[in-house]
Amino acid sequence: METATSRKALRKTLHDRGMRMTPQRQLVLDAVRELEHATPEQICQRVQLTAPTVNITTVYRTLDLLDRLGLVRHTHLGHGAPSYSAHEHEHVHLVCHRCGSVTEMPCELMSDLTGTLRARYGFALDASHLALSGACRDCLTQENA
Amino acid sequence: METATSRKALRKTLHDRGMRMTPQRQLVLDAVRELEHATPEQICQRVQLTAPTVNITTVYRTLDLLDRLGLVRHTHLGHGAPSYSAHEHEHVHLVCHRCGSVTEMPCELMSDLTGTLRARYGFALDASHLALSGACRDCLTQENA
DNA sequence: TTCACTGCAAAGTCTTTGCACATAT
DNA sequence: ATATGTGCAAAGACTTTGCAGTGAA
Repeated sequence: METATSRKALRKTLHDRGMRMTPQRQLVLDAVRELEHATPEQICQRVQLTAPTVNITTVYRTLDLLDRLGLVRHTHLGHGAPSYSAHEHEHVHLVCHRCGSVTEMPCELMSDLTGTLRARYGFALDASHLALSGACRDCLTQENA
Repeated sequence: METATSRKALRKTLHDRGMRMTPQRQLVLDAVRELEHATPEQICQRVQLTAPTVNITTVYRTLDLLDRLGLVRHTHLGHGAPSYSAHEHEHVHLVCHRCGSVTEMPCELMSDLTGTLRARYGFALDASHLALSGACRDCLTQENA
């Protein structure tokens, strides 16, 4: 069972650093994994389906914690709130700055660039949850119509 | 003189769309060009050195306008306020998610990726003011120490 | 003269902080 | 038992909106 595994793993990760396992932390991590690309607000609503008293403050604090533990990642896709995903879910976002649509692509397509940046700038690109902005196919078609 | 040229060009761009040339608009554009990577707050402070009564609301509205006109660009480098640069100043930002440092690199290094994205996804990458996150050389060195 | 633009104040969105209470260990 | 974690309320950072008055064309 995935949830049981995940619970034990989370507990260990926390305990190794002198932190405590709580229902809130488990619920937030579960919500991120279930939703993908969710904002703190959306994650909070999801958690509140199960535990209505969980406060959005706790969601913010927990997302921050999980991010530092490397269990989730966040990206700023556009203007508003950031988007959180589980670490396992690796991908690059193609964000259209005209219509706002978001397409996903495998991050393997970034490997050449990753190598170049490492060689020339000593910079280790994190391509696992990246946002690239530009114009999508539909908007380009419309423009030329 | 660059300023005079710029003033005429801005006036024409605005008039072509039924908009008006104002001192505020010129000052905001000048400030973006002089500062590079500036937040709305910083741009406002710069403008207020010359014209102390200019309001931050006007700065926000003007930045939005100049962005839509293609004269400036903005990027979300991290958590806080966005960073504005003049359109001529093309580059990619390498943002370190550990120490927060920002390195610039020429966007020509993105051309292979740009071609791939266009061919496979019909997506026209805008590499002119992009932010890539990862770990910088110094942080990597420190990590292995 | 006329309507786009500005300044001001107020509100809106997203996030953090302080503190007393609860609870995992 | 103890000190980490939580909920609540309040404040903070950043941005937008409404409106009356100003000024570019």
